[in-house]
Formats: sequence, structure tokens, C-alpha cells
Amino acid sequence: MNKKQVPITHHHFPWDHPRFRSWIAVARACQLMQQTLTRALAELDIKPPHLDILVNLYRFEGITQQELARKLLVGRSNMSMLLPQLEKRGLIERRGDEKDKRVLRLSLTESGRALSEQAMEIQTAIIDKSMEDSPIEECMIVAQAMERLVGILLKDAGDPD
Amino acid sequence: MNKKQVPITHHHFPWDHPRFRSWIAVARACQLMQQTLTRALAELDIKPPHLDILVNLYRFEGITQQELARKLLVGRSNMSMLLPQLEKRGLIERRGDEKDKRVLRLSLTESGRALSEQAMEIQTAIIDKSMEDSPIEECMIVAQAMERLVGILLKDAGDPD
DNA sequence: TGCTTTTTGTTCATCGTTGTACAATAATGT
DNA sequence: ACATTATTGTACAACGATGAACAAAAAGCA
Repeated sequence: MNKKQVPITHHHFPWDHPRFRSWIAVARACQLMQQTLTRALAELDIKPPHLDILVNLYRFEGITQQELARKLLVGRSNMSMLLPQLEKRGLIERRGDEKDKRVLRLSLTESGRALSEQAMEIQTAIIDKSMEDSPIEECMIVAQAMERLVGILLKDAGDPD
Repeated sequence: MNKKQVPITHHHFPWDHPRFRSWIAVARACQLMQQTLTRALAELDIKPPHLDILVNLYRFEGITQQELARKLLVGRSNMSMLLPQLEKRGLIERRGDEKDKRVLRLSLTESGRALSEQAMEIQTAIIDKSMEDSPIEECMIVAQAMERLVGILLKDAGDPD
């Protein structure tokens, strides 16, 4: 068994680990997708953060800023900066809650809903094209792996913010 | 076959598309990983962008700022902002090339290499933990899907800096 | 050679994100 | 009821990322 003593590299570089390489690919994909989406949304004069907001207001009408920030994994202050912009453009409305005078309930306006639909079409087109070479089952595996990852990280972080 | 005429929703919402849902999971995972990594790297007083730079200098000694920016999918100006910081901290060196007086060749210093190794250990630990529930084969599938995606997006974008 | 175009890095203004500190309101405990 | 603690949204300073404009050097072309 002298074959056992392979030339020990002793220093395992990260890029030799399969999981590490996987993650690097994920990070690169994410970055590129963000840039591509930014360029594509330019014609609607919005950016990815705005789209994230619009999509969530589309799904969850009457949500509060706090809940929205939690869904988007950003801080409350972030919403305090972005939402007034969208409000000034007439895309969303912020109405104070009757029972809890602290919170502002958010909803899309007519034009906001229309713009959301256009933007979502753009985004969906890009995603579909980017993943057209991957069969659905593989996409599901990707989704599962990423959701497990999110679960682990959220548990460890204790959901700070 | 009257079962064929399912109640047509006619409006297919993005979140009904498997690929869309997959991508949303990827984006969330990326965002959370970024935040987790930021917190973990705080003890070394660096941030994810700095780590990306260090890792690439670790692998590709003597690279230029342009090449580095291209690998990181960021603009040249970004490197012009970050690299002087790392140079002042004595983590990297920038030497002018003899033959081409435009370019600056980058390399790690002793302490820069040491810090890089510490940082890469931290990152690898987080990644390993986040993906420990996903078997290696699934990680490979994820990597392949993401690399295909990057290929498609890069081709379409024409690699505009 | 001399002129134009391209490449490389810098500078600057702008914008999104973050964390902290803060004010207003609600919930809790005594 | 009153005081204390938590929660919700805002204001602000700091920082990273971007794109455009710029100077210097190289490459291409007449």
C-alpha cells in the first residue's frame, strides 16, 4: 500500500471543491442576470430593485413596508428611499393603516399594475431564454438546492434586520 | 377529451413558471450568501468585493486591472477605486509593465496572500455548510445550469464591459 | 513617418444599499 | 393608569458600483 502516499498537496485550494465551484457559477450567473435585467428594464425607466417591489406588491396587496423589506431581504431604510420615488411616479400608493398608525399599507395604482406586467414579461423572457437549455427537472433541482441553502443561512443568521 | 379544456387562466403569472421560480430561488440565495459572507469577513476587515479580487490575484499572478475587471464582471473604474485601498493596506502590489506602459500588473504581497487564505477558508466553510444537504451530483447540475446561463447571457450581451 | 483609432487606467457625478440614530406609535408589565 | 420596551417608518452619512469624460500609451493605417 505504498501507493497510499500520493503527492500530498496539503493545501486544498477552494477551486478544487465541487461545492465551491458550484457556488462561484451561481454568483457569476446572478451578477450577469442582474446586469442584463438592468439593461432590459431601462426602456421602462426602472431598475431591478423597483421590479422586485412591484412584483411583490402585485402578489401581496396591502403589505407594509416592513413586510416588504423582509421579503426582499433588505433593510427598512431601503424601502424608505425607494418607495417615495415610485409613489411620486404614480406607480404605487401608501395609505396609513387605521388601526395601527405606524404602518403604511402599500398597493399598486392602475399604471403601476400595467407597468409591473410589462416588466414581468421582460424578466420572464430573459429567464426563459437563459435557462432554455436546462430541462425542467434540472431547474427544479436548482430551485431545491437554493431553497435549502436559503433555509440554512436564514437559520444561522437568526434573521437579523 | 373534454378534460382538455382546463379553466384557462389566460394570464400566466411569472411565479407559475418553473424556470422563473428557480431563478427567484437563485437570486435569494445569492443575496443571502452575500450578506452572510459580508458579516463573516468583517473580522478580517474586508468585504466580498475585496475577497473576489484577492482570490483572483491568488490564482492569476501578474494579471492587469482590465483582465481582473473582466473576470469579476465589473467596470474598470471599479478596480480603480478598490485596488488603491488594498495597496495602501499592503495587501497587493501594482507594478507598471515594462513593455506596455499603460498597464499595471497586480500581485499579492506576503500579508495579502496570508489574508487571502484566511478569507478563502471562511468562504469555503460557509459554502460547504450551506450546501451540505445537497449531494455532489446535484451541485454539479447546479454548476452546469449556471454556466450554461452565463454562456447565453454573455453571448447576447456581447460582453459590454 | 504622421495621423487616427483603440486600449488602459483614472476621475467624477450619480445612484442604490447599509447601518445608525431618531420620532411616533403600539404593546407589555407593574 | 403609568412606565418601559418593541415596532414601524424616516433622515443621514458612508461606501460600493456604474457610466461618461478624460489623459497617456499603444496599435493600426495612410
